[in-house]
Amino acid sequence: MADTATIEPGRDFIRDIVQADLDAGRASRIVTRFPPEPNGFLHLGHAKSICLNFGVAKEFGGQCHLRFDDTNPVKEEQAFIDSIQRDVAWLGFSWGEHLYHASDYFEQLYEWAEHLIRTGHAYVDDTPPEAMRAQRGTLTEPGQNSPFRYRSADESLDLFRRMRAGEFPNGARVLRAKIDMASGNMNLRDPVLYRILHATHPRTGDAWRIYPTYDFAHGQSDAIEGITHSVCTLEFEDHKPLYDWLIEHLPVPARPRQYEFARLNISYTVLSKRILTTLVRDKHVSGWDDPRMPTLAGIRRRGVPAAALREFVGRVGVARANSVVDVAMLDSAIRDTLNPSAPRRMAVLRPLKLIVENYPEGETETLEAINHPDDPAQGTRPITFGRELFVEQDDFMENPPKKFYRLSPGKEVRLRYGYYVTCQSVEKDADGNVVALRCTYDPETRGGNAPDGRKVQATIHWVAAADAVPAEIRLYSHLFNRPDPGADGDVMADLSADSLEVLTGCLVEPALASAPAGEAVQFERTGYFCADPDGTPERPVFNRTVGLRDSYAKVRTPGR
RNA sequence: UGGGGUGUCGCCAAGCGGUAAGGCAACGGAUUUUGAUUCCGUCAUACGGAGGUUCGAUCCCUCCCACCCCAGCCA
Repeated sequence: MADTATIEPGRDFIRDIVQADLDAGRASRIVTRFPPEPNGFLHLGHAKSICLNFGVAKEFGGQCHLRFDDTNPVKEEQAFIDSIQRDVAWLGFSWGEHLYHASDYFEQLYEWAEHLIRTGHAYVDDTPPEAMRAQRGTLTEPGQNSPFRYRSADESLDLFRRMRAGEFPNGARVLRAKIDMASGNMNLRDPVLYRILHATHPRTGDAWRIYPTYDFAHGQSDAIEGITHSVCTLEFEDHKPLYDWLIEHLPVPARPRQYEFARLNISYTVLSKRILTTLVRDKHVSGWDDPRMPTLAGIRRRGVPAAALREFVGRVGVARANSVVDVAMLDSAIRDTLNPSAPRRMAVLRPLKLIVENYPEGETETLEAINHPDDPAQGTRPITFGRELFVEQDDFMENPPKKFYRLSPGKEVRLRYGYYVTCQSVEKDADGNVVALRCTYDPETRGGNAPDGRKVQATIHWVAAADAVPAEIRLYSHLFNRPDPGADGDVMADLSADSLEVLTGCLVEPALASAPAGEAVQFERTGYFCADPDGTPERPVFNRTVGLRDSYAKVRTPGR
């Protein structure tokens, strides 16, 4: 990939911190982690975190762990654990031996919880959830101490063990840290460390009846794994004092540090697991891998290569300011990644018959088409030319406006890698629709060059009726019809009605019939596409990955 | 009105006291058998606002304004 545009890895505040820690000897080897909760598919926001965590580790000669934050069995599934591993690997990163689960540490975490109780830093609270909420106070008023806060360590210990033994129903009691109910930071108002959950865990099965909360599990897991830089998103900033408090009050083997960066937002896109889950559940999309989804699985199926995502993430950068990246930046990264390598092919999305009147009936000939204009190594392929062809409906106008360079009555254009043809007349149906163009060709222009040096204003793509293959082509556009979906409250109300357009009468050149699913090709003058697994060699199906830039679109429809 | 953050070009984002990188978008122009690509060029006297310190401030101080996050036994 030509990467004059690629950002030099190594210049964002996280990397600055890492570099400084290395220089100052605060860390000898960098260890990061990517800690997804297996309750959904990974999306573009995760891609940013993955590239950051794995990227930093790689650049500084360290390692990055893949750790499942599986502390809430009611939401987590093995299927998600599998998809996450698939997606991280596809993105191009390797965790090597370092695949972990917070659940691997449940026994150790439990012991540390008892330690906190014994040292007077945690207590079992019998307060019901609603009452606890009321006692917590508000953003501007301090909370009230729970009456159980002063319970003896022995009593708490006994109760905590019985919680583990499964003696109590869900919600009956929790283990809480004893910190400060008057803190301005809500997370320090005696946060819950353990709750009773009679649920089967994807990995530990029914071994546990109590599960640690995120706050109690995350930092300690980091410490166990020797994570040096625990990088998370901004909303966890308020949790850092608690993260540090727990590390300080527990005999953990290491002292990890948390750093926060702004999560990724993209215009016309939603990156909320909750909403993505709803889209799948309510069948607004065909599944987690619907090509319109911002999930890695969806994007992959759409034909976007992992390298394009890495490029995109690199261009976006890492900072602490909330922002919304223009989706055009993603499209641009995709095109820039695909352009140098994607083989060129011809495909007619909306066919219009073109009859070459002066071409002998029943005959065809073979011409040679270049596979990539900037990469001769990709060679050439044979294409068939004949009397009956198909061109794009958009490439003809009976009454063309001033700047229309393509076909119109009396006008000559070049058929790519074919001949110059001139439109002599049109055939219409009873309703007056143009159903065929009657043209003549100049036999002297074989291959596309006129010996007399005359020029044409346009070169258009085409396929031969003789061997074109019928295909289905799926055109995707933004799932949402406004740059800030949900800004008015209801995200679903902003779902676009035409994010998917299925074209069934398409005709593609024979070379495309055998295109392997997922491999990018460029349909000349149209966009980048890839075969979808739904297709067959007899009737291939293509997904539009992204369209080509189209400056004519601006002439045609000024002002978007 | 509590605590924690953030404000640099339409959108991202560098900048770490010495006089505003880069990318995306946009707009010109050259090349072109993709109105693609490529290539040139234009695009912040200005860094949320007001004061102050300094020879000099986007970078330091003060005050103000705007926006984001936090009251799950979610992560």
